[in-house]
Amino acid sequence: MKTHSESEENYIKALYHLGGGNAVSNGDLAHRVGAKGPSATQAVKRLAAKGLAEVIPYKGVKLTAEGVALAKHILRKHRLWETFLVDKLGFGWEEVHPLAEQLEHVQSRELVEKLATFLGSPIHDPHGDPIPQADGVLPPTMGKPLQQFSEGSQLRIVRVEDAGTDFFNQLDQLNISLGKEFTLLSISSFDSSIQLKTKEGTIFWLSHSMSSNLYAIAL
Amino acid sequence: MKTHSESEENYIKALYHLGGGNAVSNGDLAHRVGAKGPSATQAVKRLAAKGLAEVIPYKGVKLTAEGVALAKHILRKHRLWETFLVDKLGFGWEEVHPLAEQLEHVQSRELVEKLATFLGSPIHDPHGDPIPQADGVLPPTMGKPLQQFSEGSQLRIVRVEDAGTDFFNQLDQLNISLGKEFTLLSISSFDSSIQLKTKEGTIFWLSHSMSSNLYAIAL
DNA sequence: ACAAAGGTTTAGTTTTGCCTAAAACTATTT
DNA sequence: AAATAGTTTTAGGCAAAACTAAACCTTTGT
Repeated sequence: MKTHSESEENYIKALYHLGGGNAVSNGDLAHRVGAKGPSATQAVKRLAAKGLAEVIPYKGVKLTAEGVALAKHILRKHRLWETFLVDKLGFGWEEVHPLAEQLEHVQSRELVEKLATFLGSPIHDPHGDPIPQADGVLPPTMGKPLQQFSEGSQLRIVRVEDAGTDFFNQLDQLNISLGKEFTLLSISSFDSSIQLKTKEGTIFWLSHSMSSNLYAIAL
Repeated sequence: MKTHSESEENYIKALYHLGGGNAVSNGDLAHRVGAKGPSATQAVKRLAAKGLAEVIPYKGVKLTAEGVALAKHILRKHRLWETFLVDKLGFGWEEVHPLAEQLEHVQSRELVEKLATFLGSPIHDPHGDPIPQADGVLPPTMGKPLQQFSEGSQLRIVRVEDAGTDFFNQLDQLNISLGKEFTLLSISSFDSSIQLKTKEGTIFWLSHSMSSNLYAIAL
């Protein structure tokens, strides 16, 4: 198994996140990894030289099949570590992302698989995101945004988008967590805020920017 | 808390391993980190610039108090991760060193302390080596080499030196592990081999090179 | 169609960290 | 005291990965 630098892995991740197997613009890529344009140009050249990406100058970059496989494996590691940090070490879900970013760069297939087994071979991480399996299969992405439910629906929160610390703090304050169930009372036609009711009968409003990062399934 | 590159951490570890707080020669340092002389010279200059080491050209390098503290913290991480890998993930003790080398570079005091708690705040790692505590205190190093026991002693293996894969394989083959108890029957005056008897009555010889990496306490 | 705007690439610099080869220092031995 | 052996440092390169500034495509608007 070839070995990859952390920088390479970060670009691979970014390409996968932005485009899956499709082409991504240099600017978007640079922005995603937090670098400037020229750094991205250089980086994708290195990836192309290793057969992980295809570059069409001025047009875009996309991952090769090999690149996609690698990206999925990195994502697998990332999400397994997040699961470990939350389930086993007791971290809050808002804190684990930067730690998992460091842990995901540890290179050892055997470690990843032993970790997965230890965690009970989970298929979703603490944010509800699917964990790619060892064979590369990506479990289904769960839920749809709250906006898409009709008033009166019973629903369960199954996934939250990572929208920064403030977002997570707000969730904790509202006592919203994965698996929680609500009744959607109404959706404001003015600003798209959403009114929810808990099982205990508490009623509250969620701004559009909050609710658009929450995904649920109907009960 | 300042951040340190992996390379820096490796040199810090090496300095601590070779000299504790005492001076170490450039050559020894280079050899320990697997680099050539000039690389070590450069590296210690970087460390000195950060106040982690003191260099006297042509004479030697030693860690400052701050450097020692950092070294202990890295060692703490390393040994906690080894404990995790063996106790929780089921790795064999011979496999964990290179993995812990990668994991120890993850930077997060909180992670280290949560990991320690999760593991039950161990003070010895799977090889019996002491794990520096959060406050920097180093638990006692257990045991003495088998040679130092007198014939007829009852003893318990409490620590093994990391002497490479072959060594560990041999241990596994002989069914020797931490906590195992033996009676020392005799020590050859010819080649210093040692004859041991298990509780079950099995008798076998250990070469000097094997036994000198095993440490025990009297029962 | 052409020129401005915007995004992309090239060119050249910086930092970290490694290397080899050569110079410099220390220590030992005669 | 001088030569030599051994170690250490300096000097000069190289690669990865980031940056700025400048040059270069593409697209878009009139």
